[in-house]
Amino acid sequence: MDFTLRILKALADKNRLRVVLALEKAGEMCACQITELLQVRGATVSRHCNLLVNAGLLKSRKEGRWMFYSVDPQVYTRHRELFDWLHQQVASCPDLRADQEKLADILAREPEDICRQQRGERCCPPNKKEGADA
Amino acid sequence: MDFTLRILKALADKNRLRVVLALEKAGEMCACQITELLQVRGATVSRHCNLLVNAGLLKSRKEGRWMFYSVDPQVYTRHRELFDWLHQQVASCPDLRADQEKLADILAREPEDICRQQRGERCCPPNKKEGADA
DNA sequence: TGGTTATTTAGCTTTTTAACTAAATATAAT
DNA sequence: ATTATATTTAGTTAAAAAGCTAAATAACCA
Repeated sequence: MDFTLRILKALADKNRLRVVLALEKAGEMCACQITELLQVRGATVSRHCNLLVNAGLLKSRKEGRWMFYSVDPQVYTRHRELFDWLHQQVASCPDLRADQEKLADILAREPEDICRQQRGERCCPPNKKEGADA
Repeated sequence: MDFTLRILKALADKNRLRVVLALEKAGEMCACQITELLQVRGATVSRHCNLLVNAGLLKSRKEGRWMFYSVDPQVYTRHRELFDWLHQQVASCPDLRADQEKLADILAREPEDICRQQRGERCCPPNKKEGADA
């Protein structure tokens, strides 16, 4: 298929769009931080991020065991109009702006801490247990 | 879901993207002309066009039995950046530009003629029969 | 009225895609 | 070396989506 379509398909998914917008704010995030934002399994995040890399939107950097993702800076020169449009849209979309707040919390924490929590509690939404660890 | 995503999903399909780009060139096309361009069943065209209308990208006009579609002019003021980007992309995409030539042929013919042919030959790609009608 | 025609709707099949779990990989720490 | 840990790959399942056929609408024609 074709480049244009690959980019459109890459962005036409709620979670992937959230990743791109979060990375624009954050600059760079490790896989576990993205996992924390989306609240899906790490494997799912990995697949999404790879798809975004293949579409040419993200680039990745490996540091030890951590994988860092960021928006490829070339994207802004090559696809400026598209991103200008995106930003306008986000500005008028409460749903996506909610992420920006959650993002601040995530960035404030150490990645290691996030991983520890993800390991220990195995995520969260349905089972809100408390008396764990020990 | 959300407006931004609805637009992205609407455009993230090859045939729907072709429709939008063709309509930009043509101004307005009837369903049977779009059917001719895409070489899929009329029912499929109908579904695609409706999806594009629901995403706010197209508007439709009924004239007798014919259904005409066109790009909603408001789109250009509301989503100018997105379309600017699209046009840049198309310029460097031979695959999509091929359509523009086919489009010229289609626009040169009477819609009634196109319908007659679609009725008579029931499309074409696999079975290249000739000695039909009688 | 009855027939023809352009489009749409309904129902089905196939393909694609997003998510999960479990196993594999790669790196770090002991 | 062995163990632990962050991410990825493989394989499965379930839901979404694209296409088709056939039947239903809606509009025109005779």
